[in-house]
Amino acid sequence: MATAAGVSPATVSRVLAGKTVRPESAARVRAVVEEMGYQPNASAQDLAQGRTRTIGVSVPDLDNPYFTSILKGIGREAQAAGYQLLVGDSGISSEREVWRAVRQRCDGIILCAPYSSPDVLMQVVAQLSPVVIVNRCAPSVPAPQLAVDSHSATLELTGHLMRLGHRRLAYLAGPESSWSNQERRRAVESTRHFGAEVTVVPVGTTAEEVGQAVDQALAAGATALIAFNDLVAFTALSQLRERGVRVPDDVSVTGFDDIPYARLAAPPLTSVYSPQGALGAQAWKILQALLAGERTEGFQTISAEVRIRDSVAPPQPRQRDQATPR
Amino acid sequence: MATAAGVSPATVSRVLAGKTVRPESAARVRAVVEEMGYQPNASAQDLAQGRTRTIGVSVPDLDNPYFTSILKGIGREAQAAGYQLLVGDSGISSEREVWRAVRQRCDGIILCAPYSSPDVLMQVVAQLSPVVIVNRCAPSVPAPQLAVDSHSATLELTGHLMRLGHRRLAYLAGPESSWSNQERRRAVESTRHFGAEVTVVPVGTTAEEVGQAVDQALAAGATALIAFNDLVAFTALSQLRERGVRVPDDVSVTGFDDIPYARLAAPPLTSVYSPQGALGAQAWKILQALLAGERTEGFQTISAEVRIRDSVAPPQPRQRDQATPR
DNA sequence: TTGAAAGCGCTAACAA
DNA sequence: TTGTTAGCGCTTTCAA
Repeated sequence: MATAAGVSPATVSRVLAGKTVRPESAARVRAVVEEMGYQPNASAQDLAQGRTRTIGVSVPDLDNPYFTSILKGIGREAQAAGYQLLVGDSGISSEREVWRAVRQRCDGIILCAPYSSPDVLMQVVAQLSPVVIVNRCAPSVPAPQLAVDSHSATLELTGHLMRLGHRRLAYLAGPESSWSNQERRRAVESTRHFGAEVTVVPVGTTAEEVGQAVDQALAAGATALIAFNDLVAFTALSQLRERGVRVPDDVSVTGFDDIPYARLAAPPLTSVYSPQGALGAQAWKILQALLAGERTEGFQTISAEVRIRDSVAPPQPRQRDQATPR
Repeated sequence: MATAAGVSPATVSRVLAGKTVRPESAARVRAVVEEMGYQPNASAQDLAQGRTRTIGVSVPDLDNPYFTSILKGIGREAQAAGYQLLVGDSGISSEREVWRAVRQRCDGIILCAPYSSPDVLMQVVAQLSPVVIVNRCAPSVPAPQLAVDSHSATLELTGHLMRLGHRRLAYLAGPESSWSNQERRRAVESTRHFGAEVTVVPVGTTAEEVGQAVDQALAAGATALIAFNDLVAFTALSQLRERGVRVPDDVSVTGFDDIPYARLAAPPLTSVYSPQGALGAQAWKILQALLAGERTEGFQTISAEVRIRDSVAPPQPRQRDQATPR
């Protein structure tokens, strides 16, 4: 390449890096670059410069739109800043091994780690640094953390239900290890302080399990079902329909995340919008600051937004009898 | 690192590569590696070995579950084979620039390029090689290509509708540049050979636009709406509900992709299942063969599967009057 | 403004 | 089995 343009490798490097070079030389180099489609070897650049212009992102499941939306937010900012995205799916192999492998090839890493235990994070965070942790609050872990504030939004949601007249709420709980799930459950439970009766029913993953959970909730007299996320809410709607229980007449239903399908459901689903794109963008900003040498730490939060739709309504007085299945 | 273990760098390299080393030396090296949490520099390894053990994947939109499911399939296989995933979102910046940047840091690339023109692909494919193209058939482009066979599945779907008695079909068309959309449209249109009247109505992106498209289709007397994908189908269901048109009594509706929400819809949505995971896995296999030096080319296809649910039924004789909106 | 030279951290061929 | 040596392809001083 250098010889083809009649200059030294150093000059080629300078031209491509946009440093000051005599215009004629620069033009000649660029011509040859164009002509032979020259692409510098990234590994060599990385080695020489001691950085990769790549960041790692680990998500629990690439098949879950919630996490890939965060990924999109990160990617939008990072790509714009000239960084590449190295993605690891920690649901495929051992979480720690994925983190290690990803981190090895980049300048810093964002961990989307809603299910990881603080202990594990504690052990690896030094090795992975610089690192940003998303959707998992672990105060003892010395790394910046960022999450959606579903707690406040959940209180807003249950407050709304109470004002409509609901007194018996059921929370259809997601995975116990999920930090967001814990936050949401705790917030729903807090509604007891304001006179609500709260039943917490864990739902599994299958439609049948959700159906059983719904039965349990109705048997407990719940007039409003607060599902852990929109998928659970959709499944609950489907199960209620099968049982002939009307929504919102007989029971109100809400979800979390406000996926695009939420407003298309029958009835349109009340949900708590989770700004995943903004979450990802902010995670990138924090990591960028870390890469620039700034010492950031602590826990940041992004607001969620309650979006009321037709799947909630005031409870019917006669509801408890009607709603009991069978 | 080497000096700390009292051996040469070469021996450390050998131990970490699992080559034959005297057990005592190996143990000593491993102990020191463990102790100081040593991680080899990936850039240096890449440079020395002339490969990165990383593959690139470009998708049109990380926020679209269809593409991230393919990504999941690729990741499952690639991670298992010890490869990392470098992901580019070609919806963010210029497609070609994203491809170039991604390809520069890896050993090969998978292009999920349903909207890219064959001309553009033709121009870049040599630069990007080894490359696999997913969901875009461009016979003139000298690179292996892989796609879901929605054509056959669509014929199966319209055949089923015909057998139910439908004679007027409407295709709610997606983006004209999408290859899958073209395939599906062409297949629906082929149904004319078997006595169907086919109306093709482009839908935009907003719910209102889909609503207008639905109105058009109903005005043309369609008794079955074949939507480009499940999102369009969901939106159509929602719009029909608003208009008081019953599904499947007044009109049948079908989608493509069979996303998890399809069977949870009201009524459960008939859809054509698209095996995105398998598609991704197969794309990886082809790329892997390419990396191993095998000369693969040509166009491969993966079967889709029609999944009939309650959103389709025989047309009602009196339907044409009822179905016309307003 | 530019070339020569050193070095980034590793691997692989060669010798011992 | 292991150390020595020579690169891998680039960037970056340092001199000229």
